[in-house]
Order: sequence, then C-alpha cells, then structure tokens
Amino acid sequence: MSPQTSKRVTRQRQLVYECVIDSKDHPSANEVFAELQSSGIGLATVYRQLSNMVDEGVLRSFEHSGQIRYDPLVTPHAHFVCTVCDKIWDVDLPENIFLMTPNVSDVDVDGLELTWKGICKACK
Amino acid sequence: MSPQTSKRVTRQRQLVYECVIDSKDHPSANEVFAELQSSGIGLATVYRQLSNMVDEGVLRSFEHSGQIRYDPLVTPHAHFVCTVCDKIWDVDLPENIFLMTPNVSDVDVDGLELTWKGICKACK
DNA sequence: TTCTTAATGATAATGATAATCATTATGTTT
DNA sequence: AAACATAATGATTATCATTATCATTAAGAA
Repeated sequence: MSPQTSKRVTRQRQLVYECVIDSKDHPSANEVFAELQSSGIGLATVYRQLSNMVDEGVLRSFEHSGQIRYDPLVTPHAHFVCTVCDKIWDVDLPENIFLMTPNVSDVDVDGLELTWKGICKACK
Repeated sequence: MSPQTSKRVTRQRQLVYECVIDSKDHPSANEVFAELQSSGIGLATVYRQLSNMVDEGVLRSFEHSGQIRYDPLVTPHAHFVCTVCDKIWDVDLPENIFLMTPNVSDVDVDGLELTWKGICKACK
C-alpha cells in the first residue's frame, strides 16, 4: 500500500466544506471564494476542492445561469428556481418518480435532475 | 404603427433555424456555426439568432456540460443524457408530472426541466 | 429607387473554469 | 522530534463559451 491513500485534511478543505454545508443558497465557486476571502484561500483551491468533493460524493452540483452551483444535500431531491430573482430552493422529488424511468431501450438510468421553474413568493 | 414591427427574415436567420430543426442531437451554438460555416455566417449571428429564437419560443434551450444546447422540440418533454458519451435523447415526461408541483408555498410554477442520467446502449 | 434601421460579422471584452508549476505543509516514517 | 515523500496550495496563465461593440450591410417599407 502506498504511504498516502486518503485525502489530506487541509485547512482550506475544511473551510470550503463548512462554507457549503452552512450555506442555504446553493453557492457558486466564486461565492464560496468571496465568503472565505478573509482566510486567504486561493480561488483555484476553492474550485479544486469543490470539484473534488463532488467527485467524492460529499457535495452535489448542478448548472444554473452559466455557472456550477454546489449543494450540501446529496440525497435525492429537486429544485425550484425563481426565474425573476434566480434564487433556488430544495424541494422534494415527486412520489415514485424513480418508477417512471424513460422509455429509451437498453439504458442504465442511475440518476435524475429535476428543476421546477416559476416565480417565488417575494417576486410576485 | 412603426414602419418595422416584426423580425426581418434574413438568410442567416433561416439558416440557423433550419439547422436546428434538422438536427437530432441538441446542438450547441458552436456546432450550429460549424455546420453553417460554408455559408459564411458569423459566429456572433449564430449566437444572436439562437438566443432570439429561444426568447420567441421557437426553440428551447438547456445547459449541459458548460454550454447551452438548443432543442427544436418546444413541447414539454424530458431528456436522457449518457454520462459517458454525453449524447442526449428526448424522452417523454412522466405521466401527470404537472400534478406533482413542489411543496413551496405561494409560488407560481410555470415549467420544469427533467434530465435522466445514465449510460446508453452503445456505451455499455 | 430611396430610405430607415434592424441585422450582420469581425473583433474585443467578459466571465467561469481548468491547467501550470514553483512552493508549502500534511501525515508518515525513521 | 527531525526528515521525508508528495499531495495540496496559490498566483498566474490559458481556455472556452458567451456577450458587447460598432462600422457596414441589406431587409422591407415608403
């Protein structure tokens, strides 16, 4: 076995993780960077760690308005996005959605992404 | 009434429209540009017309792998994307999905985006 | 045919993300 | 408690998709 098997627990990794965990608004890499700026963390490190954590299954990500947004909630759920203010909410997936796999022959479905679009309470 | 009310039917507009209509693979702006290169069309015009047509409701668009992809099918439907080859298929929406609006209070839902992820027949 | 102005296309600007690489620091080994 | 191997960092540059600019062109009305 090689002398180094697991990821190193760096100060920066902890900062990025806690920032997304504590966030309620599906932040982008740049927003995480802004939040942690006072710590002296580098932008590249923020991008790297976010990407790492998605690969590791620690975080989820999805694309919205031309950027990748990060989500600490990795269990299956959907999103609602307000088309006016661009805010994003976590919402439950429809009951039994996993029974409704698409009618494409011979594919292995192993996930889904569902986003409801509309106008939120505050923007109406 | 002003002398010019509707969009002008330019050669470029027709080219872009026909290219997406004839396509079966949800092309990006760059792919449309490549397809039409021999016509001498400019890249900016391709971006502009695609964007226009989405605004007009003539085309639909969605984000995938860091770029906007265009879809001539504007009626409600879902997508299946292969996580290996990145190809995209149109698939039907689950029955009655519109009855399963999310449990966020006081929002006006007026659309959804559903993408199944998995591995396609060819990539298995 | 003239005329108005929307549309075009070449190009520059922007913005998000990825790659590079010398330096730093984590965690293991002695 | 050093010394060590190397993964991670951060400053920077590169890349890629998209948008903005603006002089020129060409729809389509007059």
